[in-house]
Amino acid sequence: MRDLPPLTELRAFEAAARHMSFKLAAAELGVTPTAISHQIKLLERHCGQPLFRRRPRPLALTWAGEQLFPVVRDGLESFREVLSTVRDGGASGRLRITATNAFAALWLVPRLPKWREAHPSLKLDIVGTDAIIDLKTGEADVAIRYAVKPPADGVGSELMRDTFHVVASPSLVGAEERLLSPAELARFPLIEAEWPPTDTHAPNWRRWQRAASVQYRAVPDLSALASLTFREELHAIEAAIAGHGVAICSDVLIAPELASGALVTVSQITLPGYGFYLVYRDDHPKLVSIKAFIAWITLASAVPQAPAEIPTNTG
Amino acid sequence: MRDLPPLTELRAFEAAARHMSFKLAAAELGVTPTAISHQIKLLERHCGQPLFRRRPRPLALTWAGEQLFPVVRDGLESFREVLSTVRDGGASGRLRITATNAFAALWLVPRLPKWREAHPSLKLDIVGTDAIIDLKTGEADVAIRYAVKPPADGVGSELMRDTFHVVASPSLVGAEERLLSPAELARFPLIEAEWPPTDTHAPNWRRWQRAASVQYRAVPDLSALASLTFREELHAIEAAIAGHGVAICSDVLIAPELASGALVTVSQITLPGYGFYLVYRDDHPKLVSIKAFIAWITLASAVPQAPAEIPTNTG
DNA sequence: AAGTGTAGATGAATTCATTTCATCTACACT
DNA sequence: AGTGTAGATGAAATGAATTCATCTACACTT
Repeated sequence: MRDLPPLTELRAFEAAARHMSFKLAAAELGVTPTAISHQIKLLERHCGQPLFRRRPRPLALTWAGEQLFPVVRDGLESFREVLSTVRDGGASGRLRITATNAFAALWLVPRLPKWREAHPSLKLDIVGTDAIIDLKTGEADVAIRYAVKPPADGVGSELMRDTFHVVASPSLVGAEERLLSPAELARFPLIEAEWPPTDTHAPNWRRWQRAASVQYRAVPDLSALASLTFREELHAIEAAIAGHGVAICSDVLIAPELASGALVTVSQITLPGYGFYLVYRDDHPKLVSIKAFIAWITLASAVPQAPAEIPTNTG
Repeated sequence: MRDLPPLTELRAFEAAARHMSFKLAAAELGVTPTAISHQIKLLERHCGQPLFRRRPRPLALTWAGEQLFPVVRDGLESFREVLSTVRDGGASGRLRITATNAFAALWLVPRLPKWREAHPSLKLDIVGTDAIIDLKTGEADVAIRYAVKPPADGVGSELMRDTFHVVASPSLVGAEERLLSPAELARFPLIEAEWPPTDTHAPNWRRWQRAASVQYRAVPDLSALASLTFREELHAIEAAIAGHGVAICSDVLIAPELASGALVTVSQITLPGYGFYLVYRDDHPKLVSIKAFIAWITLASAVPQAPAEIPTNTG
């Protein structure tokens, strides 16, 4: 005996159980009530016991019917939903873009007005997360990943790379731009974002100190002195803008602030960052839209961003 | 267009996706690989896009296929499981009995050796819970409910009723059995179990006090004096046995202790309790086993329980 | 009590979805 | 170049699903 009966039987049963009526189930499925009666009879034979109590009216589910109904109903409903998603997969005029929190907030979202000008009918849903979303799940159409090397779960291309600079607010270090020695830096609160513990090449104070040791004979243990560590790179940047300390920041993320003077570099020693990679699946039903986005963001990354307005009050 | 394609197509797709092979899917389903090819072609037409990448080998799921596969796989698996449950519904040599915690622990479980003597091949799973399990869910085959009136979700019959007595350990009130006035009772810690706040007729000290006021002119506010309240009736009983105070307890649950002298009644004022009701569905596939259990427990309730051994050390 | 209407049951006949058969294609391997 | 394999395709065959015709068991009305 097959482990599953013909699924036609389950569909008939589910409709009849939902309506508590063979006649209404027949109407819904576009067959005669006789077809429903036959299908349910077959399913009851398969189960070895009745699924409905026919008399007295109205119909009622038996114990077996009660066990079966919610499972079949939920299963068929999940089929409908996913089939609808798949059918509409190429139709919806929206793309779901995932990017790291900081990149989404500081680089991508500020440029969305330009995107809208270029593509008014193609909406973007931006999902900021530092977690890696596997494109196979369908949770995102395009991913912008910050990584050491190109990702492997789709077509990947490098959008840009960044460089980490030591920066501070003029309110902290003075209006005139001047470079500070490591010993001078050590006098300020040092700000950095957290990186995965396994990332030994992270552009943080520890790595900067190693780089500084090449030029300076006596470099303080800046890593131990770092006193303001943020889970979100975004928050580290905000703290630096607010004048809370000296920070190591990605030039991609603080380009507007560097341009406006809200942040100034205070050391010529910089650290190469990683790459921003675009990833998508080339069998995606929205490939045309995805390629339009790829083209746009590639162009956008070649255009300097406007200087940031210097905020007069930071919350 | 129907909201669901023929489910034969989904079954073919799921098997092919699971095996990553039309040939192996065909073997599993007992058809030719051509049948699988046709079925999947039809499903792809329904979805408006391919579900498999055929070349290069091996087969791979497309984006649409990746969306569809886990949902269909899980749905079909849940169908298999519930159909198996329903098919085996009457075959399994076990009954699942649910009862209140106290009744299960103090009345039913102690009698299971007698049950095993009478029905060695019919295993019982006892589920102690003070929550009401709706028999429709199939989580229990028989319910023993403690309630004011017979339940309505199945065939119900009253097993027995109980009476609440004021009792204490001889270690607390002395070896000779004597009755205490309300004022004398108030000198001891008073123990009771919690009842639902909405149950205004609960057999607790508040209700006992109202009953006592009929015979005694000045009855202390025993409800306010009650200082040991337990979520579990079982624990209230254990505290009384341990000599921690005077308690109001169901005679059904402490029959062995009353018989052995581990607990003694210290007032002639008693409170009628509620009823213990047996409930089951008469369309249950295990009806024969259920009726055997009903017959046994009805007989067992007419037989006095052996006195409890007086424990020399209570933890 | 008789007549009427309704929902589900049943078996035979019909319809149509599923499957097989025969042949082809596109590789990978020798 | 020859061989083997897995999937593709269209026509034909098979069998599951459905309809048709009739029946049954009520509930309701007269």
